[in-house]
Amino acid sequence: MDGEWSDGAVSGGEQKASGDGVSADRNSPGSPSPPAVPSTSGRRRSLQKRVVTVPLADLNVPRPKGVGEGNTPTDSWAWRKYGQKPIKGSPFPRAYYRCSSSKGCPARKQVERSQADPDTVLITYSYEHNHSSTAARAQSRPTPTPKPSKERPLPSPEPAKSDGTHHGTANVAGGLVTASPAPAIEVHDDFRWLYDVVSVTSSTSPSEVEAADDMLLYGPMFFGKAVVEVDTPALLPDEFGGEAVGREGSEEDDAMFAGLGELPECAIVFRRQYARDGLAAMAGGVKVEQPAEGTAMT
DNA sequence: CGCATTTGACCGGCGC
DNA sequence: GCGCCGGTCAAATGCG
Repeated sequence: MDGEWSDGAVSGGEQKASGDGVSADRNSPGSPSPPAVPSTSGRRRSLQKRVVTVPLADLNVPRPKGVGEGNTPTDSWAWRKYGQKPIKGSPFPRAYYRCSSSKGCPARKQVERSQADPDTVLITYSYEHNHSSTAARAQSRPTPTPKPSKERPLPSPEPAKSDGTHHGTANVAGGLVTASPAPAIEVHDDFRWLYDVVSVTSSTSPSEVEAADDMLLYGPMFFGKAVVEVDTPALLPDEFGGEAVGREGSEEDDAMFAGLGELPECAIVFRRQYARDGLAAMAGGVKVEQPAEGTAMT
């Protein structure tokens, strides 16, 4: 399971490849917050999700205080945890976050450790932000250090072997990483830090454009060594689920909590083209190396 | 005092 | 039709 582990990772997102997805809206008696989900008569799976795979090692790196702590996103949005549940088939629980930057922001995020690779965290983004990242932080509290109390150095069995685990895509292994390996997160302002490279594994769906668009929405986030999976509901291959299951119970609870506790959100979906122009633009001149395969933009 | 996080319970949807 | 799982909401507690 080390090969294109990114594949197996996705499986983690879809448990039984069915009742999963994200409940578009519960309409529960009293839930005044029906996400701006398009009631496309579609079930929950109609939801558009972006699965971001982030090597735990990246999250494990000693980041400066007030940055990606606990759940403070290295991105420009503030997330508030509203729930956590153990997922069947996964030794790790799944945490649910909502965008607290804006009250009406339907943006949601699910964070869970990859069962296939406990060293990796899967972040599933759902819905889009109703506001701009900048405005979000500006109008709402920057939330420098939310809850360092739960900050954990990650006592997982694997300290930081960020090398032989999630290099399946060639993002890191490819040597595209131009910046420092771990302390790449300088995070001084908003997009001062950033990145190395992100491998965008766009599924067979033409979501490429969307990916680019999403990037604007999910915006300026830390570009660590993360694998972004832009997938469209119902398009997820079942093959993933197969191998994904079977490792359950291989990790300690501590480990899983550790991962959840360090929600990175240091991943982002972006298109290579965009990565080239848009990124550089918004990054303020930051160069973004692209994976060999990503250079297909020609 | 306010905000965020955590835990439990309830509801909805999907699969069998 | 029943059972199971996932997801969300609500309430309480803790910390800043």
